[in-house]
Amino acid sequence: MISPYGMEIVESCVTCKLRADRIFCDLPVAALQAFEEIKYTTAYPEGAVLFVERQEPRGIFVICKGTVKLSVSAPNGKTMIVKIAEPGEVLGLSATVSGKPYEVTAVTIDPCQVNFVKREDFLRFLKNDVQVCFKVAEQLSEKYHMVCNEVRSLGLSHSAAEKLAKLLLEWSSKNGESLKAEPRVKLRLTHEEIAQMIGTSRETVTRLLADLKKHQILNARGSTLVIRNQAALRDLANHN
Amino acid sequence: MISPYGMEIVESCVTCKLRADRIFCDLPVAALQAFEEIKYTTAYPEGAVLFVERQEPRGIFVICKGTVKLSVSAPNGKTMIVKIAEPGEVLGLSATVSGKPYEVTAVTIDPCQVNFVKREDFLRFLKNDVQVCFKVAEQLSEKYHMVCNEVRSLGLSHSAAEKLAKLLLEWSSKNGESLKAEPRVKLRLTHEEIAQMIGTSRETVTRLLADLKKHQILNARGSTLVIRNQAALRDLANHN
DNA sequence: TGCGGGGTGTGACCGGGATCACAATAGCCT
DNA sequence: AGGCTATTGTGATCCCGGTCACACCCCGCA
Repeated sequence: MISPYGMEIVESCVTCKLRADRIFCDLPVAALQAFEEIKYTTAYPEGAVLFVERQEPRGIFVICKGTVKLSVSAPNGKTMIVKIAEPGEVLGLSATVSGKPYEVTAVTIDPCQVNFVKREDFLRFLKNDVQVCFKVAEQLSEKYHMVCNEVRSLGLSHSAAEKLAKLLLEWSSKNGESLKAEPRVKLRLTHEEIAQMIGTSRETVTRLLADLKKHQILNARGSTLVIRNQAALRDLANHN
Repeated sequence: MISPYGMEIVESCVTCKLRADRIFCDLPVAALQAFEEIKYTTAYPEGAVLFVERQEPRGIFVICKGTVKLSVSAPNGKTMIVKIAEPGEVLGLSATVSGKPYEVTAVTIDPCQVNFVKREDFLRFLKNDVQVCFKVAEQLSEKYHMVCNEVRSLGLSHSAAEKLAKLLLEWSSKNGESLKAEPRVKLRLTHEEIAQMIGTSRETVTRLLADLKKHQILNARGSTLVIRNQAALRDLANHN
């Protein structure tokens, strides 16, 4: 199989390893085959734009490989990163279902393999099978849930330190790292981007990280952070 | 028909006036009849709690009459009003579908008539009919869309003035008031509650409103505001 | 008529964090 | 190596808006 942008390509959803643990990929074989019929598999380099907020929805994007940055931005150019999406996730779902414009902008931050499905095809696919439709409803609920948490953490006047601590804990819990005595977090984003995730300025992020290191809560090993005092970090995250 | 808490009761979804323009109520008659089978109609006084965030989802609530305040709150007691829900809206939908806890707290701010459907009944209802299922997906997309806007306005560091201006414009656009030369907005919330909607303090709201009046942008007529300079207000709302 | 409580108006103060302006690195590409 | 650009580190300054502390006002109620 060709490997554009230095990736191995996942050939079929039926044999995809993600099927087991990812919600949307986990469909009955019959539905999956129908899905195979309408999907377009594409590879993107880093920095590719999948779609832009306020665009008319063209369809959905399922991430097979790589990571995608989702952001919203204001007319004045300020932007805020809403989430980093990983393989198995479906992007543009709500816009495609409702017909309203995309709410976010999606840009790849790694080389990515993506399955695209055109809006009309997808809607037909949905309406053909209650099970699929229900899965989609579940997915949407999931997403709604996530954004609500976003609102909670944005709105309830957390200090920047609090939000940063929360973010680090969230990242460390991704790979089961948080179970270890000294979980490690690989920083895949710049301070600037971290700042955009928690709604603060780049300088503040730098300063806060420096503080955490000074207090022996964190420890830098190149671009990976070692959490030396998880309890203290949790304290910060829940500071009231 | 009895009128608890001084309300007229809407007897049936089939004859409900809202059917025409509200998404969820607008179902084929067959589905509506199935819905009638499983719904419980209840009347609540002002201040009644429909559900509380982090509770296990018991089911969905469809507002037939009255308005409901949706809020999230932090362990420290701070709370933030996410939206004021009106007749025709479905509450607790995403929690009920996904099985995750309710994301928000719902409290009536008027006497309300509400249709409640138990989770199991509702899920069965969904899985029985693709059309219904699809409607629900649409609803969820809608909600997702709204919260995204919330995130946008919270996260992109709007000043308090900006957010207040946005809120006022939004309210004035509800009843087509904004088309008039001097739209009126009836304040149904206290300054405290407005503050919770835009994530600021009560004092700031008071001061901002005073400012707007001083600059002849607003004008108070009892508890209704007259927007005398819509352009200026829009300017504030889009200040970059 | 006076009392009480919820809402509103306003001043004084103070701190978190944005912003500006550089300096110091760290990767890179040739 | 040497440069070039992107990222990170840090000080100085400033201002929005949170918080505290009262005064006032409106309205229902005994």
